[in-house]
Parts: sequence; C-alpha cells; structure tokens
Amino acid sequence: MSHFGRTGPPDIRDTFSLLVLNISFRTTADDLFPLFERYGKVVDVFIPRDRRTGDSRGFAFVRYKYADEAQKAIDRLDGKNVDGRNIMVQFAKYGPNAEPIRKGRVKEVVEKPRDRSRSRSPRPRHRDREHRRRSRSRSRERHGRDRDRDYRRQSRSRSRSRSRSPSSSPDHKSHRRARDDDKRRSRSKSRSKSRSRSRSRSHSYHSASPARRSASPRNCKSSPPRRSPTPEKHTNGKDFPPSRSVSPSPKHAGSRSPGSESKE
DNA sequence: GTTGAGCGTT
Repeated sequence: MSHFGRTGPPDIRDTFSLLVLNISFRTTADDLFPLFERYGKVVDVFIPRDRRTGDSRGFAFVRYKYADEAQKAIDRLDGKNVDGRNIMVQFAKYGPNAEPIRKGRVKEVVEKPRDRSRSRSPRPRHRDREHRRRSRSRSRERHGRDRDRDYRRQSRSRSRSRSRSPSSSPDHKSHRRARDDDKRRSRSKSRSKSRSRSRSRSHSYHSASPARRSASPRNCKSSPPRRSPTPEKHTNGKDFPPSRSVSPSPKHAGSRSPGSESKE
C-alpha cells in the first residue's frame, strides 16, 4: 500500500482525509506528500490504483492529523498546478455514505467548506454513485476490457481445479472449439502486447528518490528493461514493488506457451 | 507513449 509500510489504513481515529482530484497519472504519493506536508501533519498519502493495471486512477487521498491543517491545505493547494495538472483538493468522504467511520468525526470533516467553488471546474451536478462506479473511465476501459476478459479467463482457468464443467456430456465439442478459438485470440493478443506490460511505480514516498523528477521530469522510463528476453519465471517477488503483498498474480498470462494448457 | 470523471487500500 501506499502508507508508511503498514497494511491497510494506518489509523483513522483522528485523521482527516482529503481527496485530491485531477492529479496527473504520473503523480505519485511521493510527489504529494512534501506538497501537503507543508501545511500540516500528513499521516498518510494514498493513491488508489487500478486493480489490474496498477496505474494511478488520477486522484489521491491525503490524510491529515488535524482538521484545520487539512482545511488550510485545501485552501492552499486546491487549484494548484501539480505536475502539469490543476489539482482539486477537498475533504474526502469514506464509503458510500461516508458515515460508518466515526459518527460525528466525519460529520465535522464533511462539513461544507467555505468556498470550494472558486476555481473548480464546472463539474456536472448529477453525481450518481452507481453510475459513476460503473463508468469510471472510458479511456482505460477500452484497455481494461481486454485485460478484464483475459483476467476472467485466467480466473476461470485457475479455478478449474475443482470442477470446471459441471456437465461434460455431449457438448464438449463446442466447448473445445470455443476454447481453442479463445486460445488463439489470446495468443495473438499476448504477442502484440508482450513488451509494454510491465511497469512499476513507486507509491510510497519512502522508496522514491527526490532526484527522479530532476532527472526526467516528464518521462519516468529511464530504467533498463526489466524483462529479459529469456522467459524465465523467477517468482522471487524481490524485484516487484512491495505494494500489495504477494498475490497469486495472474500476470503470467503470456508466459505460458499456447498448447501446454490443453488439459481436459 | 495515450486518457481525465471521480471518493480509498487491509
């Protein structure tokens, strides 16, 4: 996670979370922390990422220790140009109703700020939660759709250990044909994007070097390719960022050769 | 390499 090394929310006892919107996709917690830390005690900086891609979703959560400092940060940093984007800082709501955290505590946090609409973009007023949840982003969705399909396919493939086909009687032919077709498509797809699928980004400002921005302010791809042409699968986990534990990681999608999974 | 409304991890 993007905390101080802990797992999960550090301590939401007496903290005040700020929602930082419209940040750049390259902006990390390392960039936001020194910025927000100038206005108060920042307890945690968290940038939600995509489950599958790991990319930043374009907003962050900065958790302050005191509400007045948080308010000051809002007043100071709201509308500020960070990393080329005009960020929007506001108090964050937790959960669908932003209530189940701390009754009263959050109320104080969610209280209407004074004048947030000074340099705010004319955002549409219809903030429908469900609608927004599903239509989070259409540009990443077109990328995520493929991966989503692939991801689900892998999930199914992984969970086929117990019982994949409840009725393996007469239509195993169509199943086989469909699977073969899917396999071919997956092969071609994985081949076309077998180069730019690994990316790492420092989420915790502990592991970020301050000289990173000086070295390459706009481009953060100065490191040599981490994927050697030899498809050796070393599950060390040491080279990977210690962001989210060690999941089974369906990242080895294109690693398996086509045809070697012709089980059944 | 891209995109740009929005509320979060264990």
